[in-house]
Amino acid sequence: MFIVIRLSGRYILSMSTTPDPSAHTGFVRTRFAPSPTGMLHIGGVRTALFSWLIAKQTGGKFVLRIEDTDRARYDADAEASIMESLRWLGIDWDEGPDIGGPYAPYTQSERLDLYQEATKKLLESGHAYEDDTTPEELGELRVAQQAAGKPPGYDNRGRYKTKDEIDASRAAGKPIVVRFKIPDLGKLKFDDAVLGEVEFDLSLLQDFVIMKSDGFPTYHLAHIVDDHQMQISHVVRAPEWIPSTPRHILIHRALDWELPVYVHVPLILGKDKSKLSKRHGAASAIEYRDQGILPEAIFNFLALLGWSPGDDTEVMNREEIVERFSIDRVLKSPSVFDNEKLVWMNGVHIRQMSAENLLERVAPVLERPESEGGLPDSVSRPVDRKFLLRLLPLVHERLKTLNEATDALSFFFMEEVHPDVEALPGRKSDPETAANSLEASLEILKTSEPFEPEHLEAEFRALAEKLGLKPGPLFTPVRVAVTGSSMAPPLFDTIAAIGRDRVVSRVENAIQLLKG
RNA sequence: GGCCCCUUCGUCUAGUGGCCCAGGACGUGGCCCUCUCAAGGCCAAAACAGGGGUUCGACUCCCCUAGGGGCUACCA
Repeated sequence: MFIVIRLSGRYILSMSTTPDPSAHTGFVRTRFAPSPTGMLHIGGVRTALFSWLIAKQTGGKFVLRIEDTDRARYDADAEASIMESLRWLGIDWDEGPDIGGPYAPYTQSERLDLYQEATKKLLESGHAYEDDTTPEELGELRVAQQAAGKPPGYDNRGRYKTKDEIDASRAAGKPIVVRFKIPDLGKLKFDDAVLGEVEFDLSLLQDFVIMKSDGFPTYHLAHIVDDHQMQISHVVRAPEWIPSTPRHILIHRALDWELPVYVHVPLILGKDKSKLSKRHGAASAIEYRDQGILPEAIFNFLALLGWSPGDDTEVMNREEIVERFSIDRVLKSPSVFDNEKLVWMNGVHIRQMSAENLLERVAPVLERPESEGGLPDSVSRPVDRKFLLRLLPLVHERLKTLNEATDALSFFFMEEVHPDVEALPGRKSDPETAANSLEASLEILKTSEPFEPEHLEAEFRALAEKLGLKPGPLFTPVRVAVTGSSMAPPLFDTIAAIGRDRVVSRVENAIQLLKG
């Protein structure tokens, strides 16, 4: 019964839609509209990212709106935490609850009059009706339907109630909701920017609640009123909204509002291919930050989940992604979040940054309390930036996360280290040889002048030859003695950076350990 | 159960009827480099879910099956 025509890349219901001139600016406006119910999930971040990209790429506007119509799940800290996540990632908004904008307020609980107005319109035009069916009655209905082997769902009983009945219920204090009446119009088709054409059978839908008994609208009504009033051109959202899109289109039609372009982005799955959730480990954006992942790495990685630029390019910065992104290349299929590839990409981004930039990122990590992954508490804060800048080239290409900097650098800052006696000789030597090597090394370390990498290395290589040893068996005990670990940056740069006094005393300690 | 969406190496993906006995990346294995660890270089194993069509020719188009996921609330 619907006549569907294609108009500027989207299908609209020609029977009922008269484009609202004020809503037709031709300007791209997208939004991210999270519910403040907890931490911003990585899947939500990806949705926000795609939405943001679509706006930024065309020079459009990106709006942040808080959808807090669910009082039961409301979390007072969530809004700030969501904004913190987005800011950290560089997903900034042109209008939002904190900065306002031409369509303020941007928080749904402050916009109730708009929803009431729309509800009134729908009631008056006969597209909606009041219903006094209680949650208990709905429960009974469900049980009966299941017992009869029928699909559960509201039976539209409210359609046949009289105004007197509703008034009586209201007077009796029964909860009243407003339901939208599903028209008997056969099939409904819509065009999604990523899915293409999708068709639904309206006869399978039941009349649904648009206004709850507490006076708050449901998502279905609220987001439409907001998106219309805020002149949102592209509704970018998660795929769980696909099945309810027909309802949304029906509301637009009843209100005589123009449809936005629907962009349902694919789901992100966990390693086990189920919807990403808490049990898949770090799932919130903030947790990745706390793990030492760079925002540019997450940004890059997430952009590549469900989208690719079309060639083999993978490592991109913000600007390149904004420039190359296109809805046309967004995939329909869900993708698994591969943490290992994220960590690899994080390493790539770390290697690409300047030492000065890395310094800014690493210093706060090192300065955290020891219990939170920082340097040992015995090391005084703030750390010496100049010294740190000298050290960074030694570990720069070895870091895959910022947090690894602590282990990679702590021995440079500590007074003494505590090597494992077993580890001192290394795999290819023995304690006696190691002790002798260290004794011999001590002479060089005490006297070598200048105390610089190149000179030290030349002396040590000469020593190895003199002792009839390969470099490994000589260098390893020294490395373990000086750094406390068998894995470390290039030995002579390390020795020079730590300084003669501490190096000599560490080697002496190691000799004592081997003899004791 | 019903409805909707999805299906190329383990994972992210390229591929829009012949360029593909399927390309890149992560991961894995090997080799090289090398004072350890990295980084880097080279090489290798690894996929078109299955079955029918359409076509001179299908990863690409159609149908069916299977599998996965989502939705089915006075939650979003």
